[in-house]
Order: sequence, then structure tokens, then C-alpha cells
Amino acid sequence: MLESAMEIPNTVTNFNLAPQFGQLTISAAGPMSVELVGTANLGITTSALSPTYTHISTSGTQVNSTVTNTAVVSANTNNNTNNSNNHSNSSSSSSNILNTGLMESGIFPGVAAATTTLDYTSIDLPDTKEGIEELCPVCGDKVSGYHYGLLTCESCKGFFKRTVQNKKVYTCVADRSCQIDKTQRKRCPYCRFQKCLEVGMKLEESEEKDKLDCLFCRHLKY
DNA sequence: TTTCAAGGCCAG
DNA sequence: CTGGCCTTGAAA
Repeated sequence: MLESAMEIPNTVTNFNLAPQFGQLTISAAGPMSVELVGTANLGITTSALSPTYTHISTSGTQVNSTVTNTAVVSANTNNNTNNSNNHSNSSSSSSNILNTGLMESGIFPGVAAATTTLDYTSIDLPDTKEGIEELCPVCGDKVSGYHYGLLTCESCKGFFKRTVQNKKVYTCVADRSCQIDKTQRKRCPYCRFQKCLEVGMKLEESEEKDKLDCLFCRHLKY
């Protein structure tokens, strides 16, 4: 169950839960800060200082993070299911989160608080590429298979390959916390490669690993 | 023979 | 430089 008890200030303009992908997206009018509470089973967390916060759980069963001053998001597994949200009228007590009626999305002007409880246990999350499509842990695009140790999309696979093969060293023109998603992944190769490393992309051979580590170290110097 | 990840190719 | 598609080679 994904449970998000949210203190949503009136700066929040959009709140969207897509639990079938284990994905939570919150968009605000201004910057918000994001702090991870737990790391187990976390896929990606992006845009700590940008107006959009996206969190993707690769497992879909465990998500723990705190969006400081904005929301508290937690997840655990149990069989209880309910859904309420003071965004307008509370959602019904339908028991299936795949019901699109429970996919909360919309404008929250002046909303002080909202609570949404979602049940992951009612979903047969696929452990293969069949059924519900997995999302790339780097950019959220559709995965094309296992690449360099984990399920990633074709573009991030190619990007990682080019970076390592050509020993590329990038620099970030911002503060090294650029949001990496499908539409913005081209903007900052530095942060994209950082994310590739963070989510666990790696080469098989130890020799290549050493090269990668060196590359990583070089990145850290910038 | 089939599957699949790594690497190559190339148009945009 | 990017990313979609193709080829290759190893493993089952």
C-alpha cells in the first residue's frame, strides 16, 4: 500500500498518483525540497529543488520519502485499501486503485491537506517486461531490457555506453541536481550520468569497473 | 534454435 | 550528441 499523508500548501498546482507504475508526481508553483527517508526498493527520486517531484518505485511495494514542507509519502504492504482526498469530494471507498476514478489528479488551490491511501497489494506487479511496462530508473522512459545490470530504456543504455566507451567527462552548468526525465534527459549529461551510476548501472568486467570508478571519481571532482 | 545483452550503425 | 534499430555472440 502506498500511503501519502500530504500537507499540501496552496502553491501545489498538481498532484498526480500513478500507482500502477509505482510513480508519484507532485508539481508545485515554486521549488520544493525532497528528502529521502528510506532507500530500500527506491527507484528514482528527481528534482529535489525543482517545481516537480517525481518518485518511481521499481518494485512498487516500498516507498519512503519526505518532501519537506510539502508532503509525507510512505508505503508499506498490507491489505487495507481506502482512498480519500479533500481536493474536492473524497474519493469513494472503491477497493481497486487501478480504478481510474482513484487516480487523483487536478488543481489544489488553497488545499491545506490531502490524504490518499493506495493499495499496491491488489496489483500483480510484473517482474518481467510483460504486462505493465516498467519505467527506466534513470529517466522514466519505457525500458527496452536489461542493460548494464538493470532494466533501462534504449536511450539511457546508449548514453551510458557512449559515456564509458569514450571516457566522456561532463560538467553541470547548474548545481548538479538537474531533473532527469524523458523530456529533459538531454539537457545535462553530467546529472544524467550521475543518475545512471546512482541507480546502479555498471559494466561487468572488473577492469571496466575500475575505469568506471575512475570516471566516477573524475565526475565527483567537478 | 531461441533468447537476450552488448556493441555498432546512422539518420536527425 | 541522441536514440532507434540492427548485428553479433554467448548461453540456455
